Amino acid sequence: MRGTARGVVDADELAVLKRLALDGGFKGTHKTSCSDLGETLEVSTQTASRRLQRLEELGLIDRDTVADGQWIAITDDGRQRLHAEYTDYRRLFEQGTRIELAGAVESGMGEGKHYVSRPGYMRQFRDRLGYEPFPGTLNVGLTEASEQRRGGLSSLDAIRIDGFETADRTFGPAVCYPAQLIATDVQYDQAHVIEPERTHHAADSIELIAPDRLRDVLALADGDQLRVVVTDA
Amino acid sequence: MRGTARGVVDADELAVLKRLALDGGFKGTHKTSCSDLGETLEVSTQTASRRLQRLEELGLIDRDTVADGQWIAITDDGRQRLHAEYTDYRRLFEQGTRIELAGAVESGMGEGKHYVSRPGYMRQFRDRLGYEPFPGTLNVGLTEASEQRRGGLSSLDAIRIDGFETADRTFGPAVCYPAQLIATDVQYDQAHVIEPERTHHAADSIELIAPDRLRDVLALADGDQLRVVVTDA
DNA sequence: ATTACTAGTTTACGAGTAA
DNA sequence: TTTACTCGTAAACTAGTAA
Repeated sequence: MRGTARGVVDADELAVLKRLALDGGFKGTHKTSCSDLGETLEVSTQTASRRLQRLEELGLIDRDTVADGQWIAITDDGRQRLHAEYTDYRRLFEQGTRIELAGAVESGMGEGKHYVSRPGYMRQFRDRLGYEPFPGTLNVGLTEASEQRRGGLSSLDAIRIDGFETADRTFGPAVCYPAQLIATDVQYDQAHVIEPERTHHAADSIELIAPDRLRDVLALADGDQLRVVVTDA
Repeated sequence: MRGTARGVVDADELAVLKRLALDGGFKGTHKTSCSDLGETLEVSTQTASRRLQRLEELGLIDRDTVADGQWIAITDDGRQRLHAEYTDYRRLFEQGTRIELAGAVESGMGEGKHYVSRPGYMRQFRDRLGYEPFPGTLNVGLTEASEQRRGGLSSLDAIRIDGFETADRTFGPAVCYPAQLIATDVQYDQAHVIEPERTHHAADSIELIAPDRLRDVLALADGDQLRVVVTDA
């Protein structure tokens, strides 16, 4: 027998419901077809058709099939089911502490690139942050109030980057904090604040790393305002 | 053939990953067993076992099986996959009820004061907004992207302010939306966006009212950047 | 207890096709 | 073009069992 109880939406069907919602059926009605849907979900039109039928049976969507497709509206039950899922994910990602810093983009002194691109660090970034950062840092000069708040970073759980030695010199350990960046009209979720581990001087700026060149993806120039939401690792 | 491509987590597996995360594997490591997991997921222990194996193959979890169960930790890839899901659901539930506009403070033409201070409006502000606004409005010129989003305001629940007539003339109805204002380092929660009810022209700026003179409490001058988070009433 | 293999069964899939 | 049926097949399931 199948595991899920009768009348309960299974994971595949829920994924379809989410897709429909994202594509516009969340508020109001939205036109699609089984072949369209099958393509985005990477299943056959037959499967798409069957899943829509089942979502309708479960009372999660209302349908109006016409000659060239169908109009779909998500019911209150459907919205409720999606909201339950939303709540689960919020529990995962919103429970930690968050510290909001504000400041202006400033030109770094080029050191960032030198350090970040060292293989000894790069390897750890890939393993512990989940990506290889763009070889360079974005420097943000903090406002006075943010300078105060910056001290709170040490209370967050950090991702530790170990120091190492080369023939020439020693590279010290560092710590990273997950950060969400909010520019005027764009938002970016995959960045990290990075700072030397044992330094509490010069707290008037922070350095950011990310898989992308932040100046490009956020369309930033020197002096642009940026809000940085730092969270627990 | 099955629909999903090799190497891609399917909906069932993702549901297991979420379950593991919620049960404690999200930060650090967490002990469970196939029978435990099978029970909460309403599948057999065999299926639970297989799904865990597959999540491990996909690199989404690390496992350490011991005599009486197994220790599970979600990998960075796993967290990333969950975060992608979280982002989807946020788009569904935070977009509709929350519209973020950005712009720069601009000098109004003094009309705001004239209208807002009319007793016929003031009485309603006190009753329906819970305060008597400062007699004047703060005008915010929107960025291009925010002009686009501004249209979404009409999908929010508004507070209606009725029109009325005096001996001289007619004052039309208006609508208000609760708004949170975010200046560089100060935040203000008690403001409202106000606009004439039946006007969809000139969407390049918004007007704000609040119990206080916003230019004072937020230390704003013409041209200063301001973020306006508009929510449902 | 566990995990996970093998075997047999059920379910879900895509192809073909009718309306 | 659509949606949704039937049908043969492949995948995923549960039961039984070994380690």
